[in-house]
Amino acid sequence: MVELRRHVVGRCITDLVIHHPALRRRIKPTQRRSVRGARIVGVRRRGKHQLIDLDDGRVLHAHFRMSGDWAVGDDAASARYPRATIHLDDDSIVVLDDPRALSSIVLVAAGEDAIAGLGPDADDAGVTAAWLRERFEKRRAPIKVVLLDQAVVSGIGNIYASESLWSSRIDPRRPASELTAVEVRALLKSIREVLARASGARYDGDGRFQVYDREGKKCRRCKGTIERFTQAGRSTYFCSKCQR
DNA sequence: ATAGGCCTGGAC
DNA sequence: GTCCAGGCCTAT
Repeated sequence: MVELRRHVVGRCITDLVIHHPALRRRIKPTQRRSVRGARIVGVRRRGKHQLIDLDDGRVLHAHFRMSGDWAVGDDAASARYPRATIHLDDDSIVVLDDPRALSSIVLVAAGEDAIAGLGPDADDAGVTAAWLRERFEKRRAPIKVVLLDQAVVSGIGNIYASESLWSSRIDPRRPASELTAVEVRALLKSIREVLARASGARYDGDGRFQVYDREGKKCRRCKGTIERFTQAGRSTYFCSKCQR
């Protein structure tokens, strides 16, 4: 994101080309044409949402889903899975690169909040253990499910929800409202560590997880065995021996 | 609350 | 070849 900002802020968009039919459905030809000539005044990120602010108040809003990323500078032309290309007035390009092609890109009208309802990032200074516990207290759902709710904290995906809970030794089935202050503090610390370690790594990166995708294997911390079950339609991995 | 759809690389 | 996973939305 920082890299993207460096390349695009201050530049004018000369064209927006959509390569993938799924994205073409989401952003119409008239909209694509309408961004030509717009100047990029800022770049923001929240969770996996990418916001490119235009000088007319509109926002080009991309969501990376699980495998999207920007390819900028020298990497742009060699993106393996180009889904959309932003052409700039210095003749450079920025490519939305996404093997799974689940990423989305939309143009948000001026004055609209592109990420309304989205919670703050886990590393936002406003996200303290006390603040988080307040949010949790209102939720009876299992803590794993609440961690996946982007309206609470943005950017925690299924893999990192399991990883964070393992790291803080908390049973994913526990109602969020029942976590103690000490547990919430430990969990927040784990979330930040896990996300920090993950940032920069791609989906197909080194991928050495502590619990995720390790069903039936030995817990790396105790003599337990990693179990898998489903919560809200998603796989949860945990060790019932050391996660309480 | 749960199921199905989007999309495709990688694991059977 | 078939199935699954990821994040998130829509439909039942």
